[in-house]
Amino acid sequence: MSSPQQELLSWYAANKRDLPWRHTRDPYRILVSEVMLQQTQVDRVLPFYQRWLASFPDAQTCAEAELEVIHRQWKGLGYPSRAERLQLACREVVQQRCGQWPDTAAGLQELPGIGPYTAGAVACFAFAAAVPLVDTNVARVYARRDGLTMPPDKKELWAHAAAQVDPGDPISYNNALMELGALICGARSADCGACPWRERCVARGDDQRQQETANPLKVASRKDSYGVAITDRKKPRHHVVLALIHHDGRYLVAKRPHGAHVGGFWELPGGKREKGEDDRVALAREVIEELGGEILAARPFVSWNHDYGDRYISFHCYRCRLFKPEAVAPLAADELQWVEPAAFMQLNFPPANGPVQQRFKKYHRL
DNA sequence: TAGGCGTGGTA
DNA sequence: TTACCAAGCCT
Repeated sequence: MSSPQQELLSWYAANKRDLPWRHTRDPYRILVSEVMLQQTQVDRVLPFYQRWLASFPDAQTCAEAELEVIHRQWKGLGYPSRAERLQLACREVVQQRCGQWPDTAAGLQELPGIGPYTAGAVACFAFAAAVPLVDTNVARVYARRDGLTMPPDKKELWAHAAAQVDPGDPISYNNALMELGALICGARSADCGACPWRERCVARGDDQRQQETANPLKVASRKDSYGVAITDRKKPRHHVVLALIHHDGRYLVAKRPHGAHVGGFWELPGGKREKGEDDRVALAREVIEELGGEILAARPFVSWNHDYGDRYISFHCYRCRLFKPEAVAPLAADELQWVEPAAFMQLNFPPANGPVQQRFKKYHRL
């Protein structure tokens, strides 16, 4: 079993587009491409990029150009203020820094027009820094693959990305992530069959989840009855994993202890993911704690978010097989039962768990 | 921090 | 057609 990073890099090696800014390490040329690519698709940028470099081959040429010439070269690409800020950044480097570009994301972000994404991109693509990049593509890919809680917290998203970067080849890894988002895992449609991460993706084949995660960086804010935005960024967010365990065509369900929250309802084994765990580690731990069992295999089944009002819960249900299914014990429940699919659909689950049965119905064509 | 900033392509 | 989307940043 290869690592997720290896899977992505192999796919990238075989499918990447041949783009001019991938053949240079010149920070000026990288920056020009990154600024042009802000909110602008690759195909539109290509002719402008070549013309720009023909007119302004280096930072000094750009810094010394008349503003009118700058605007003329940018005309038609959109967001002309980008061109002005690009020139300001070049001027600062040429005039204040003797032509030396900062080589860290933090240093680059001090320059005009360079925000967190662009700073990371130049640090990585020009200076091979193993830093995370989060653009619209990366946010979407991780939101889908890893079932991130929506709307995602920006800091958590960057931390998540930081934990994934391949330190051995950050340039290829970051390029590959964005390439995957642009070519396979699109906002409008996802070609899951062609995705190198299809086997480990939480949103694979889940239309609703794919829609919810189409653009994680631009989730419409909720408004109250007066049209005032409701800021709910501070709501606690929890991540819960559930095990849909099957054996001989039947499914394992547990009855919540009487007296507990929503006591008496049937539910799936599982619980809150703890710090430092990924979904599979959390699943394994919960199944040991609640059933005394060992998971053989777990595949993403369905994911959804539930807003309890005072907190978000992101649920992630996996279809699992156990090493010794006959040996399970109700360590945390009143009762365990193995039920046929038809009976599973009749069980009384807590309201927040509705999506499990919806997905189950579709899965078994009930 | 929500909204504004250009332009063109797609479903 | 309208609405959304496209390697974000600034105020």
